[in-house]
Amino acid sequence: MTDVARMAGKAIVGDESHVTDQPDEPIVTNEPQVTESRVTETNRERVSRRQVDKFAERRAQLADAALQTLAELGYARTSLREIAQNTTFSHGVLHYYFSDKQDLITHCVRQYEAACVTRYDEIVAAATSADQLKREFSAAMAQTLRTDAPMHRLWYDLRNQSLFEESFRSDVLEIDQRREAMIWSVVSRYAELARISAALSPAAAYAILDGLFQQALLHHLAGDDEAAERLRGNVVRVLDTVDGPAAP
Amino acid sequence: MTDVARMAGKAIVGDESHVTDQPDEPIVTNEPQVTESRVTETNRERVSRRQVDKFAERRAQLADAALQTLAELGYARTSLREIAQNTTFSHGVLHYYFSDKQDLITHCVRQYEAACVTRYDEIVAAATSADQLKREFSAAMAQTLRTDAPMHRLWYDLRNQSLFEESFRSDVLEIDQRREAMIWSVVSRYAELARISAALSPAAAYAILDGLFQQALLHHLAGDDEAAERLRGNVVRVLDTVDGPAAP
DNA sequence: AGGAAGTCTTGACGACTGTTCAGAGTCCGT
DNA sequence: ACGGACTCTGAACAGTCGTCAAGACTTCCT
Repeated sequence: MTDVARMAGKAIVGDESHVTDQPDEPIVTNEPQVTESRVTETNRERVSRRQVDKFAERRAQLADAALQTLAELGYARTSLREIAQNTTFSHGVLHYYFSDKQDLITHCVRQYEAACVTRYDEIVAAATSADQLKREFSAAMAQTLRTDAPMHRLWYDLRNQSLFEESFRSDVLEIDQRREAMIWSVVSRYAELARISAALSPAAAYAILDGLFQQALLHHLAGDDEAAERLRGNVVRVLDTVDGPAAP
Repeated sequence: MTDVARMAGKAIVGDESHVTDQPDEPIVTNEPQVTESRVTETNRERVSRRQVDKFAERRAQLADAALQTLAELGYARTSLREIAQNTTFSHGVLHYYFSDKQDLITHCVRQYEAACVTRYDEIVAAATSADQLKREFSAAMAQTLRTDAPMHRLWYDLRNQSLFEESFRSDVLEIDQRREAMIWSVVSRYAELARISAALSPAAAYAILDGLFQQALLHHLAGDDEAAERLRGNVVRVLDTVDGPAAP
């Protein structure tokens, strides 16, 4: 049945709780046939696994289209029909792969996170001097602003939604945590290379750099072509002052 | 006619352009009767002025109720009927005082700004030492977080909307400018009292402190009771490092 | 007191929303 | 090539939305 496929697909992504749906219709027993006989069991398992893969694949594909739509229109104005128009499917299919809109957007948020928080890892790993790290990281942030502005305004939009809708909050806080860790890996590595001790907490460092990025995003999207370059300069200046107030 | 009153009301607030509505119905000539005769003219002017005042007053009252609703529900989920339920009126009255939803929310944003950007003026004016200014400003920010969290999440929500909807952008940028000036008056005065030269641009100082506040807001609304206190500490630390990299 | 102008309510409208579902279409093991 | 499971469509649903207009109510000048 359809519900079995849904359950299997969801299990892969790790849908732990959220409201347990299927309010009225009696749920068919979950995969009872796998324990029937040896030969058919392995076959069915193989088939089932492949279908689950396809299921998860399409889920990801649809979530990606949803991310594009959300990045373009924002949370408030994104409808399921609009999302479907960014795909080759009709809007009904979204409810075949996601239990409801909330489920879809939650999946989107997690998919966004996976593609987002490893952005500066290579720069940190490759840096051999504080100066190099400072230059490359600030340049990378400016470049991110230039090329990924729509996706980032979506992130800020969703993070803001979590200030009103509690259902987003845990996911948002988790992603924010990872972004903080990402920034801290840069800052702490910088301090290490510069042989200084950072005077900032990881949270403060993240808040400061995120604030700079957000301001630059606003001005960049408002048509200010120099916003990215100013962001780069500000990031450099912040890194210049991360050493403690006392002498090194 | 109703339209005359609307125009008069709008003129007070300074509704300069935005889309010129009234697409089909022929517009009645604007106040043609004031040039008829001397005596009735002054009377009519007096009456008209009083009515305009009442009109503007109710507009402000309705915009205030709208602000409360927006702060509670967020932009995405605030409907005109919901706003009206926070008043003693029905939802139809909103279209008597505002041409459309956009007009209402724009008015809300401006009303918010008027009540917002003078928050730290007294502290700046009263401060006699850098240390006092630092202590009182950081404490005031923490207090703002504790008492005005809903209104501030609305501000961030609307600012984010402007990343998607161009119609908000000019108002948002203007308010952001004033917030920046407000922050800069604090930072520059601090540097003056401390006899140092600030190493930060006004924009960077604002972005950094705003980033700290926004992070604290997220955690505060997520139930973190120590968010305000941590914000205070972070603000103090930022002010401790505003002096230039070179020696004073 | 009469009546015009201003104010507000009420109900309706068309458009759009998320969601459901019957059924058509597709895939694939047998 | 049959048949069952999976996938997808498209219409229909019950709500909600912003907007509007007809009319009742109030206010206040003459």
